Parts: sequence; structure tokens; C-alpha cells
Amino acid sequence: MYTIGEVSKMVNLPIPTLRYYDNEGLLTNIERDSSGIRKFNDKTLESLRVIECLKKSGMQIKEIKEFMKWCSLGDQTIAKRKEMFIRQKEHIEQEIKELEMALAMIKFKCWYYDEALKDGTEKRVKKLDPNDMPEEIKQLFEHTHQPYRKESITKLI
Amino acid sequence: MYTIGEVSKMVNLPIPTLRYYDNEGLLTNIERDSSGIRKFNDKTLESLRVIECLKKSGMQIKEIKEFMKWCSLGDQTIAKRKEMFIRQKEHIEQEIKELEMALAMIKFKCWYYDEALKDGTEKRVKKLDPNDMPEEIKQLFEHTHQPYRKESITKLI
DNA sequence: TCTTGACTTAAAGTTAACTTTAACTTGTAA
DNA sequence: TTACAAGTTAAAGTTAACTTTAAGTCAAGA
Repeated sequence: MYTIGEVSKMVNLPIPTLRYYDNEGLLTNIERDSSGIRKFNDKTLESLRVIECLKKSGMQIKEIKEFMKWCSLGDQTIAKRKEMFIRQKEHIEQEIKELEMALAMIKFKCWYYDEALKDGTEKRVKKLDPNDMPEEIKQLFEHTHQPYRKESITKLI
Repeated sequence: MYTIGEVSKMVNLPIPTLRYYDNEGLLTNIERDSSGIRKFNDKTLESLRVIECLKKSGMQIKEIKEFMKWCSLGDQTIAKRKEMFIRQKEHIEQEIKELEMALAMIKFKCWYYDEALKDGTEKRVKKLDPNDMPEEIKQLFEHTHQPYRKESITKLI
């Protein structure tokens, strides 16, 4: 059994956030001692692990609350819960793809500004043809600078 | 040259969002025609691409605004801009790592609920020893269920 | 007995990034 | 000349997920 302060330190979440999660129904079956103090246990810690993961996967608090309710309803909600995790798996995979796209752009910009810094000016690198870039950088450029319209030429900023 | 409606369709952002970005100083040098209508160009499109990428990397609007100001100050801000991209690269790499951790947990849960669905109950899979899980699933489990305290046994929910 | 630290509550406040509203202008087509 | 579509503004509203505040309880140590 743990107090709210102990759990706060273990999972690295502020105490008011834990109370907020409890009030919102994300933590089921939190016991209280005779004077009303919350007694958390290892099941709470596992719940918090799952809550963090579902939040990362893009779920809102109220959706996580629903999931927790399903958990408490037992075996009759297994199919629902499985489908939910499949949806969140797809969601997070899409999010990772988008972040990797953004990362490619950022890596290109790191190279770009490194070149500009060596020159002391953006002049040369700004009008460089992709074919004159190192192969790896050219790949990053082409991956991230697909034109919005076929006729337009992608410009750097 | 494009109108706000054309840009909205091209980059798939609502018109008020483009106006908001303009008002916040994220889009520099937006020209207007004689009756005050914004005239966007290919440089705007490239700015919007960079804005999306910086937002994905965790930057706030006001920080992006600062970056755009640096861009307009020219070569004297190259070092600053490079350092900013290096910071954002680290930030996004960390974020991808965290999302991959969450994904591992979700993949484990997909397997878990698939087993439970086959059994019609969580009973068996809930108390399964990691050593009796398929190797791949055991890896996911151990990667995502490190105990908060060494003495505690990780429980599923 | 008094102070301290850790807990409790309900309710109000915060923040970022939009989003909506209401009122207006302008250029073209019927 | 009237209607419509697409643009304009300033200002108010929305939303989620906390976070802070104010007031109180309770057990242990000096």
C-alpha cells in the first residue's frame, strides 16, 4: 500500500494530477483508510502505466475512463477492449510515421544550416540543386519537399 | 500567387488557422492586393511546411514566431537557427522513443486480449508467467513492465 | 499543547491553439 | 441592381488537461 505522495514520486506525476485522475474515474477501486486517506496499491501503478500509454497513443481522459469502466465489467468487454487497442495501435503507428517525416525535415535543416554556417551565409546552400547535395541529404530533401502542386518548384526558407 | 482559400485546400488547414498564423507573425511578408486581400506565394507554402514540422517537434507558436523573425534577420542568425534545429531534433527523437515504448505496451495488450478472447476469459492470460509467453511477446512485456520498485511484482490490469 | 507535514475537499484559474461570431467589403454573374 | 461567393476585421468563445487556491483534518514529535 502507498500514499499519494509515494505514488507521486514513483510514477513522477504531481499529487493533484493523481487526485484529478481519481476524480475523473481513471483509477478504479481506490481504498481509503479510516480518516479518508487514499491507499494505492500495485494495481494502481499498473493502471497508471496503462493510462500513460493510452494518453501517448492519443486518447482523451474521458475515453480512458470508459476503458477503465470496461475493465471493471469483466470478461464480457474483452472484445471491445481488444478492438480499442487495435485502433490505438494504428493511431500511434500513424503518429510515429508523421514524427519521422518531421524528423527528416529537421535533419535536412540541420545539414542546411551547417553548410550555411561554414559559408557564413545561406546564399550558396539556398539555391543548391538537390543533385549536388550528398545522397543522404538529397533523399531527406526529396522525401520532405514534395510540391503541393506539380508545376511549383519547392523553395527553401 | 494564391488566395487564402486556395492555400487552405492545398495545405489542408482551415482558413481561420491561416489567418491566425498570419496574425501571430508566423507568415512573414504576406502581400495584400489593392482591396486588402492576402496574396500567398510558394514561400508561404514552404513556411507552412516548416511550421507543421516545428509544431510536430513540440515547439509552441510563439517560439516558431521567434524562429521566423530570425529568418528575416538574415545571415547573422544562422548559428541560432542551427542550434534550434539541433534541439528540436533531440526533442523529436526522444518523443519517438516514448511513442515506441507506448506502442510496445499496446502491442502486448493486443496479444493479451487476443488470448483472452480465444479463451473467452482473462483468467488464464492474466496470471501467465512471462516465460510461458511467445518470445516476442515476452520481450514486449519485459520492456514495458519494469517494476517501479525492485521488490514489487508487476501485475496486469 | 503547539507545530509541522501530509493528507483531504470543492471550486476557481490557467494555458495554448485554435474556432466562432458578427459585421463588413468587394468583384463578378444573372 | 441584386445576389452570391469569397475575402476582411476585432473580439469573444471553446476545449482539454491540468493546476492552484483556500480552507480544513489528522497523527506524530518537541
